Amino acid sequence: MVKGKTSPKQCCDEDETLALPDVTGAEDLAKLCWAMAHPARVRIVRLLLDRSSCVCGEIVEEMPLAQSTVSQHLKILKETGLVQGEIDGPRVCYCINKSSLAKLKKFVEDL
Amino acid sequence: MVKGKTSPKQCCDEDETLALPDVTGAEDLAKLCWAMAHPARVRIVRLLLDRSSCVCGEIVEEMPLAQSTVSQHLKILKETGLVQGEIDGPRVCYCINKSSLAKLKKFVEDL
DNA sequence: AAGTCCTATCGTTCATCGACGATAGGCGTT
DNA sequence: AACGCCTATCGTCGATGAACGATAGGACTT
Repeated sequence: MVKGKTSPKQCCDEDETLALPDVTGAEDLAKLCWAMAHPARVRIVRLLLDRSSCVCGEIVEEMPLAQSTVSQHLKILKETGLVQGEIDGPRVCYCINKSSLAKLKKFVEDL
Repeated sequence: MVKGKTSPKQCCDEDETLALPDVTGAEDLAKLCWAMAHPARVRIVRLLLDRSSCVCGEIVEEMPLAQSTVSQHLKILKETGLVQGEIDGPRVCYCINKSSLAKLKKFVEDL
């Protein structure tokens, strides 16, 4: 039986730790920018923002890249904290880490 | 004779072409982010924002890098349009291209 | 327990970055 | 004209990124 397949389930609960630590370190900022420094990763982030959350397979379908390549981009996005994934049965549900995104936004705003 | 050495001269005149073309292409956005994807370049951009304009030599002094390396980072920033340089006698005066910076800001805002 | 689907990781190859020293070129001064 | 300063470019080297196919591991279903 298909168990709530189409209900997005909002995999990543809003943890309200939007403390926004000081974004002064050039290293941190560069790292965040670096995560967005590839068209594929920009597209992934936008995809995850359009839909509130997204299963890995859907992302792969939207991209003209091999599954392994997409997985690597997702890994990079996870490492920088911009994206978080949650295991949902046999698949993995990805969504944006709003805290990190806010950090990036604040950084660019303050430039 | 020292000719107006300390008057910054505002090398880059505000061209008010802040048209902000649609920032939808993931490629363009990735390129802008990529320019900021290195700590040295972040520091350079911040330096140029603090002082309204800056001579190359001053930038080199502020950075723990060789002159040639700084020059390469400046080249990258110029290629992406974030920074523009203007020859001022024997030196080169760099400053931020506000149009490009606005583009980057709008892009990140709209994420 | 076996099978199947989904995702992550491994291993490889090619291309590019980042850093440096050395060198070339432009401009002003002597 | 020659010199000196400032900046850009060249050439090199090591490290890393990006892409892929192949493979391994996890979690449901049968």
